[in-house]
Amino acid sequence: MEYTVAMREAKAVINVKSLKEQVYEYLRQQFQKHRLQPGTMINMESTAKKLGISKTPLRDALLQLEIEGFVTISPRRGIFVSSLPLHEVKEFYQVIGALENSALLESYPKLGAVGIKKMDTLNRQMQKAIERNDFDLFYEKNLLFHNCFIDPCGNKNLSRIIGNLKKRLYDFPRQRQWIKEWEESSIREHQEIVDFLAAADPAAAALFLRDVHWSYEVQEKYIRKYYEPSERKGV
Amino acid sequence: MEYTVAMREAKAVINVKSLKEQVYEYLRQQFQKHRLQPGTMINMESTAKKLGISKTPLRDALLQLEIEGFVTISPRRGIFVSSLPLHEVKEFYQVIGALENSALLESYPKLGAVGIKKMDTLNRQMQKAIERNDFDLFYEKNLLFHNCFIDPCGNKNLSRIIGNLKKRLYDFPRQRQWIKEWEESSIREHQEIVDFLAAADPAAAALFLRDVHWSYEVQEKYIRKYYEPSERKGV
DNA sequence: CTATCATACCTGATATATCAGATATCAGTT
DNA sequence: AACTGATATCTGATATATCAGGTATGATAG
Repeated sequence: MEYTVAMREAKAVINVKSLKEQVYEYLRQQFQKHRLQPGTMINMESTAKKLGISKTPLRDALLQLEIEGFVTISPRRGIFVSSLPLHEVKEFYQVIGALENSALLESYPKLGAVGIKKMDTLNRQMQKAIERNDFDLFYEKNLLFHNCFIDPCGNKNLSRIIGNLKKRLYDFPRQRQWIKEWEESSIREHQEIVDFLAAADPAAAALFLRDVHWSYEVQEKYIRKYYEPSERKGV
Repeated sequence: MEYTVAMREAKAVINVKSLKEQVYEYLRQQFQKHRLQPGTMINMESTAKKLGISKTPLRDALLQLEIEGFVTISPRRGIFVSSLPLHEVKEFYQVIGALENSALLESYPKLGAVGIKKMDTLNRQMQKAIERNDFDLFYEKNLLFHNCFIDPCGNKNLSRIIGNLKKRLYDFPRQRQWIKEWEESSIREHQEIVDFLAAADPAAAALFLRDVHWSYEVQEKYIRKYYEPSERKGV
């Protein structure tokens, strides 16, 4: 596990965040940067020493990460980075599909032409990102596309639940090669959704979102390619 | 805050649960028994002393309860029992409605006549519980009714999300008087769902479940009576 | 009387020490 | 060689001490 000195330097300014929060965010970044691979062990003693803090806030952060599913704490044996098995990907797809379907139906009266246009614009930006092989930008715009109808829903709990599930979906497997075909398929699906909305048919859009875009069965060949633990490439 | 000696006596047998887990469950029971009212402060020093443990496992348990929404930790100021405002009840209703709708559609092929009969039976038991003014039994059967189509779905994450939201819905306001009219209305709605399923129309059942049974707007007059902080009765 | 500053107190956050269960290793017996 | 028990080590869990931010109270100046 590699560390930066960012954690220590942060102590030089007025901290408005508790150590626990800082450690939590640091560890979340480690997940995003794929420095924490599924199965690897996080040693509290050495980690706390390297971060220059006591074990207490580290433990606090790890307890939160356990509740969120990122790590598994085996008492007195070790703390391990969780894996993301396919059946759990499937469960996440079902939950997100149901909730985004509901969010879109709820948001539709508030979207208007401006909101639909924004979704269209974001989808075009996703297309451009693919052409430039800029997959980080693709995913950023992808999240923003979905947030166009999640945020106006105004349901913080719904947003929180979806957000947590997406963190797990997107952080864990990103060491894998992007599947360009999947990204292009996503863009076409987004366009279908936009077209339904532009044609004033939110019910069709919400159904397509749930039963195609967030359907494990429809997306299965891509999901397997992306999440299945076979012939790992070296990082 | 009152305590039993159950926590201390538990130390006399072989503990397979960590202190943190035991404290967590103890505090959850306090919520269920309405010993912890919204707004009240939980003092860590005195609580730990009364439980006969150090502050560390108590803090661990409280961190989990905060993530689950039961308490709010104001750093260095105090830990307070959360309230459940109406807008959050509304958010929970939307999330649960969307997820149970999805679960019912997924479970239907596995339900069969046996599963539908079981739901019918549980609903009749709910009716009997109302006639006997046994509201604890009513709620137990109510949860089991819904679990008839949540469990066969086999989606642990979906169950966990719904379960956590229901804990908040059911634990917080139970000091209030039962609304018999609402319970009887719920039983009629359950019967509608059972009838749709018996008529091999899962889509209608799932829609009714989401858009009537878990509709905040439809249930609003009962929800307000039950959750609105007006003319509190002494405990 | 009001405003400002200093001090005391309260509370959760963090650091450090110790404990306790799980696992690995070693020694003795059959 | 296989089995059993003892011991050592590892690791997270817990206990205790101390810290640090927030609030209340008292003293002083204008």
